[in-house]
Amino acid sequence: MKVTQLLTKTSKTAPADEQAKNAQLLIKAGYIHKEMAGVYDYLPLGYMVLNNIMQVIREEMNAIGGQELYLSALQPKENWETSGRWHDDVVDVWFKTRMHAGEGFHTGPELGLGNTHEEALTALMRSHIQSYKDLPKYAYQFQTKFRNELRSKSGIMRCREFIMKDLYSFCRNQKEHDAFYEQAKQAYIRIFERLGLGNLTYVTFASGGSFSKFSHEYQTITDIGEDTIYVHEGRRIAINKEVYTDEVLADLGVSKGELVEKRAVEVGNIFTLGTRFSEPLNLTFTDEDGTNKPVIMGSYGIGPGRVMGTIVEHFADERGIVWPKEIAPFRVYLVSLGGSAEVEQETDVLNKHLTDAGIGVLYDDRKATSAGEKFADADLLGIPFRVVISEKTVAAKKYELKARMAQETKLLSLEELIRTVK
RNA sequence: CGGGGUGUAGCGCAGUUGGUAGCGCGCAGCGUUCGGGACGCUGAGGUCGUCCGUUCAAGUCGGAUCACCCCGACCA
Repeated sequence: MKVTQLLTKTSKTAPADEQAKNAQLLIKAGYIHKEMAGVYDYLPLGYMVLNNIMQVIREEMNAIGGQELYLSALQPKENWETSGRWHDDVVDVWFKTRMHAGEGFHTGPELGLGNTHEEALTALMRSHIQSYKDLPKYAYQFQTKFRNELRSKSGIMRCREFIMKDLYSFCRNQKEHDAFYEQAKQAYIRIFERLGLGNLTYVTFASGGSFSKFSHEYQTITDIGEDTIYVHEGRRIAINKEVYTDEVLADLGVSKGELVEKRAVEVGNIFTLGTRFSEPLNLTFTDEDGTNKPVIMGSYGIGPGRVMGTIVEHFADERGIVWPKEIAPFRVYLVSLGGSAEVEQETDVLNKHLTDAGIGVLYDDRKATSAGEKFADADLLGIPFRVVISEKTVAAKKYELKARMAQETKLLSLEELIRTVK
């Protein structure tokens, strides 16, 4: 991709109506656009990053048997009334509306924009689960959730409309559920490692609801986080403040002295649902002994946008964003300096070499733009590697490489360059 | 929803006791530059969030309303 063809531009100034670092940088760099409070558009670069994050999650969900589907955002109210979650007193983040009914407005059936999908999926799985032979099953999706938060804040960290990966497990009994739950827990750990947040993210014990003592949150340490957690560094676990009691400490076999209080953001959550939804919505199966039983369920969520915001918050420096390699929109920011025909030709050739080698390149082909401006954009955009071609490098028959976080540049041959950035 | 703050050009901002709006960045043209956000000249770009009111006259004063930010409460 050439910079001159890119849909978006960078800006020297951060928007005045954003306080959060993630939103300031992502808007400055042209990754996102703010539509209204808590509602953001993902522009091409931002969508590339989001997709890269989602791809990591997708691979790990597929690896534990997840099957991807896509449920509707519009939700009929019936299933939610059955589960007891339609009333605003129970769920206060609903966006609700009505369908048309012939003439006039607001006379048709009431419906809501889904804030989660337990009801929808549980109800529809009645068509596909009748026997113990149909279990277990694991379904997941990347889908837009709508939550009418009283106050959204922190840029893309807490939105009213956001994409969420939600997986739901359907198991025959508690034992089968527990085994999958553990697999999912490990998959989540792998996801955050691959996303570059591994050593900042803790499996955190949180309140579990009526079907298990705990749920598990994945909490990433960051100042902008809304949660307070108590970290046990040796065991790589943490306890959410909401369940920070003597009883829980005893349960987990840790003492207060071993724990450190930290601010963190919840980037994922896995939850045992038991029969909370299968019972009211009547998702049952016939077991081997001929009896009907409710399916045992679990839910497993990650917010890719929130993960993206967390990554910006954590890695950014005074010059801009710093993307981990696996989720950067491009691997290399290619700069040609000087504007001579020879340099430009060399840059075109290198662009082709890198692209042919499967390396994503953002080629800064702007003519009358100063070196400083190109370097500043490379830094702001957070592309992991910057490669410069100039009269000097052409004369030396080498390529100049600088990693985003490095102080020094290196002169490398083509082979060395490709090996390093790949 | 309580408290505090802000709405003026694409972005960041200034605008005095009311007198028909400026600066920087960015943008367009020409020229000079070209290794850390270059420079000169010329030019385009605004119903001052919206509505109502006061006044001969409102960006400026009064009221209402909408939006946005921050703190708090809330967040399965």
